[in-house]
Amino acid sequence: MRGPDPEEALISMARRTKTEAAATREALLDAAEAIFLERGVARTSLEQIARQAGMTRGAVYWHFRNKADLFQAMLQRVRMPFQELVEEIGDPSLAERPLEAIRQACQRGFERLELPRYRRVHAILLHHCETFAEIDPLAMQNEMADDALGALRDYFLCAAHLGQLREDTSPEIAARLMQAMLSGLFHDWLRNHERYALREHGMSLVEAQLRLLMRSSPPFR
Amino acid sequence: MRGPDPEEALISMARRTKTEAAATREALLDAAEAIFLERGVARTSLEQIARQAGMTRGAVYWHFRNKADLFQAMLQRVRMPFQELVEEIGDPSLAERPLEAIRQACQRGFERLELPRYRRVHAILLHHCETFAEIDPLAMQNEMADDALGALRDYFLCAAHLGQLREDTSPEIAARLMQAMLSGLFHDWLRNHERYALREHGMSLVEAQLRLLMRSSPPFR
DNA sequence: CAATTTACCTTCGTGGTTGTATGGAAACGC
DNA sequence: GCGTTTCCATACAACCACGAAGGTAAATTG
Repeated sequence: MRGPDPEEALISMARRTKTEAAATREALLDAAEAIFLERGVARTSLEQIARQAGMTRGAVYWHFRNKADLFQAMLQRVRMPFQELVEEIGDPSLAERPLEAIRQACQRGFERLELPRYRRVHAILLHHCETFAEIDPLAMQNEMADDALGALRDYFLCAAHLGQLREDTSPEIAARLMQAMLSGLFHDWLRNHERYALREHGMSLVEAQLRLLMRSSPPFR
Repeated sequence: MRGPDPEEALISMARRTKTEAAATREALLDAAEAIFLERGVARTSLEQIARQAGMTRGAVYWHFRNKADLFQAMLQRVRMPFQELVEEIGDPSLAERPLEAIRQACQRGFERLELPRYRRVHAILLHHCETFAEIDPLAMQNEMADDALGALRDYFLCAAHLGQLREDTSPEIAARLMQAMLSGLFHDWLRNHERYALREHGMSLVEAQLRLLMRSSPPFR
């Protein structure tokens, strides 16, 4: 059966230039993103990822220690959406308009999530991977939720002190309502992003909720 | 190597009585629930499930065609939480108090989700399984979300017609806000239910949101 | 109550995936 | 230009999960 052709020189792949190597690394991560999103993390083998990138498993095991390492590298190409929201809090021009700050932070978050790479990676993290090896997506989701809740709480506390919040709703409750709404919106949209545009849909919800939470006759804006 | 002892009677397990068989079936489903929740669906083998139930894989393959079949059987032991909410809409005593109907439906849903079996299965469905074989958890989640949104829309439309809804918020937006908030709450709570009790926490959110959506001076209640 | 079917479970064979070890060729430092 | 390092392909060994074959006793039928 085996026709061991002696002339069949095994074309062991040559060394690439540094930029080429970096490109294959990116290609591997792109391939992982695509297949993880399509078939789920658990059901995709490293072989499939390598083939999609035009490589073999050797390339994968050169650039990454294993599947978990590749997964983490894929995550590190994006930043968490609410990390921005937390960092945004330092903006001094919005210090006395916390509700407007929330609105803008949400808009930034939506725009970021609509970038294809961000959308894909977060969809994978939320809906297409189970806890596996040293990867615990639920812990990451908890961190994201806690960060968002903390930031929103600060904003709404500020708003309450400035008299911009309805008196019958505590800042804590307002923050939890907002965080749950945003969390649900993200989950729902990431399940099938073709249904609607996150920016328009999300902003209408955010603005409606903020309008509900505002004092009936706000001092300004 | 092979010491084929002719006396080594293979103790193939005998046939159980009907009730015993049903008990093993339930034990297998219980075991699946526990291990799916702990290690995720993809990373648990049928061997582990069988051992946890004190059986071997043969028992699994007798009662179920494969892993997907077992998974579906596990799902069918519970009903979707918002299925109740949808069915609840027919209650005539609440026909003219739709917001109160929503409140009660949410309370029912929370209580149901706090039952250990419901909680476990939904946690598995939302956070511990990827789309696999003919199982598509995302499609199920979409159905649940659509059902809930449809029911809420009906309620809020009714509320609007009765003049119980704030004029600056359309029934559509109110329904989407509520659905997103509930969805986020479910996801967050199912990630780690030890953090807080769903009923108290959830009801405070639901009541706060309904208060926000109510007309400032409601005709009644 | 005996023969036969059927339910229930154990054990074995196979394919696919992982990790590692080996090899080889071009790129880089000097 | 020469040795070293980088980058990737191939080969090999171990494992694990799946599915089916095989075997026994309860249930059923007459």
